[in-house]
Amino acid sequence: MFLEIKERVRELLEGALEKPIALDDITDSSIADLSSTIAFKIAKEQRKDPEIIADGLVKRMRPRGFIKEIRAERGYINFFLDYSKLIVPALKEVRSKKGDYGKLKTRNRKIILEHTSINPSGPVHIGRLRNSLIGDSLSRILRFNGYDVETHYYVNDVGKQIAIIAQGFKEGIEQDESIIKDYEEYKDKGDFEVFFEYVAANKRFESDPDFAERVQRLIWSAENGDERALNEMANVAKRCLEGQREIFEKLGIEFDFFDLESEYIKKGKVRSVLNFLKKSRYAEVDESGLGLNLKDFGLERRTGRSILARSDGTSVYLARDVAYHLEKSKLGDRMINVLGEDHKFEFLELKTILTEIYKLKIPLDVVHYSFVNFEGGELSTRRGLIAPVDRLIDEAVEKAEEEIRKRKIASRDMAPLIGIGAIKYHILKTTPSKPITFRWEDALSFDGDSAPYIQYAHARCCSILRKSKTKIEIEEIDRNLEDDEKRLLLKILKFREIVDKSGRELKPNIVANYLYELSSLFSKFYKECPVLYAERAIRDRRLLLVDASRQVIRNGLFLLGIEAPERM
RNA sequence: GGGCCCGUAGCCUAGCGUGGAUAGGGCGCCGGACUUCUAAUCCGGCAAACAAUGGAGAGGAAAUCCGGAGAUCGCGGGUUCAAAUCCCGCCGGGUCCGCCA
Repeated sequence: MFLEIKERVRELLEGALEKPIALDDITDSSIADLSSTIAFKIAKEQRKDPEIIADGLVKRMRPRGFIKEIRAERGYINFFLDYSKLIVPALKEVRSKKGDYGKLKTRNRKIILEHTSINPSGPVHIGRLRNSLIGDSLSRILRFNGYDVETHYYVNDVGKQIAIIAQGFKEGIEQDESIIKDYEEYKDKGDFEVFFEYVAANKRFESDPDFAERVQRLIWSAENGDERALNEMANVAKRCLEGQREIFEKLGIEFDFFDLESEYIKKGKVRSVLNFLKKSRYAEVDESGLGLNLKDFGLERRTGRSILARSDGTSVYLARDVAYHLEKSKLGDRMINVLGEDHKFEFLELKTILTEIYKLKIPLDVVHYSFVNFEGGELSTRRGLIAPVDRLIDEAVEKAEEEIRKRKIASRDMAPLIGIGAIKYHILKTTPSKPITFRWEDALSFDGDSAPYIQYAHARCCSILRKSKTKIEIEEIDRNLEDDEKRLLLKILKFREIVDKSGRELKPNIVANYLYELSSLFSKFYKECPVLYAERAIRDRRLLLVDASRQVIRNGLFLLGIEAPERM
């Protein structure tokens, strides 16, 4: 509805100007409901005073419909809305669409969204969590934008790391007790078991060339379709994945497909990629193996070539990634990957091979996010230093339980929903390109710009609505809104635009920031405007505003994968 | 060495693609707001002890709200009536340029 209003404003301006203007020439403003700086631009072209131009334009516009007043102020053209006309249709829309409020209509376009794709060599750690949360939220946001979204998790179950671990298990390499002790409470989880073995076997791999040789033979056998070798490695991956999946279940993150790399090898997909690329004019083969020279595309490695296969013929990740993306490209109309910024170069190589050599038509986009630094020291998987999400969740839930005990309001079983919500929001609220330093204190903060604040606003809405049992006659409400109500309503109207923007820019933080602002406006409204004790026509209007706020907060939290509790 | 990303109060963050009004927020800090309670402790009070009252304190759909202090928008230059935003140069941090994924 906000977009329609903007459209009307555009029509008015275009009528006065007698030429078309962009929708972006109409912006939000702290002074008016909508504003335009078009007069400055015209002033520049015509070398005239912008204030005079703005005055002239305003004189040629007649407010109508939802627009009540138009004023020229210091060169700006300010538009003020007629909330008394707006309130009923706006509230009706929210009321009728409910969980679909803000949702765009189906586009019949399918997006293949790959995210998380953690190597099955250990637990999910906090850095990787950013990937999962951005990915999961994007899948929700894009679905809300009318796309058909399929989420894929790529399981690299035949890589070198997995071979090291599989060989380690086979030879019974002993795990380091002191590391196990550090993660005592999780030691029976598959991902931790695999991680312990990884640390031990990797130490052996680096110090014992014979062991390294046996690992390389395992990789070779697996890649040449040796079922036993493939299964040895796939089993390690499976064991690890089971542990990882527990975490995603706790986080409420679902994947449509887990794509096993071993399957692509079994089907010979990697082999055919190597055969095809060998014939490309960018191919270069020497004693070190098969590579591509992508210099023409500005992708020059130090060795001059991007390696696809080792000299013994076994593929490296790039070749397998190409095979994987060729398969994925058959499934939809657009591919999106969520990747750390450390993968920017490889992603460009991959994309270049797909679009320039394979001439792939469907778009391949990427969301790169910056690193999560961890407060208090270096993390190193190889040395057994990790910050597992298991621990993060446990700490968050514990903290939530403590808060609940202190306040004696909510029931204890609210703790996971609040604790996990806090973590998710904390990571999602920052724009992906910005590096984050993870601090327990900030992540577990329940004050201010945090999920519990937003959840609390939602719970308050629910509480008010629970207490009012009367039927509301929407047509009979009083239509003279207080300023706090106007600001709240305007914010509610902008939700659709927010959904659209975050989907186009692939940035969940836009939704997160919006929700905080909305919740904050609701809190102010609630403070200033008594709801249940107001006289009927006003009370009903405010009840409807409360209900609309509740609905939009709920829909927004859903887009972030955060639950909206009805009581806290 | 080259490419990409980041730099906004003590700390964290929005805004930057499309230049416009006093650079929005949050944490922390200082001050204030409605209401309930008075078991322990402290202050005040008393010759002393006890009680009452007051304050501190504890709580709350208050996980809230309001006010205040706090910013050379990394630095320097340029374009412009107007720069956090665009251009050039620099500084600091991250990241990549692997027969690891």
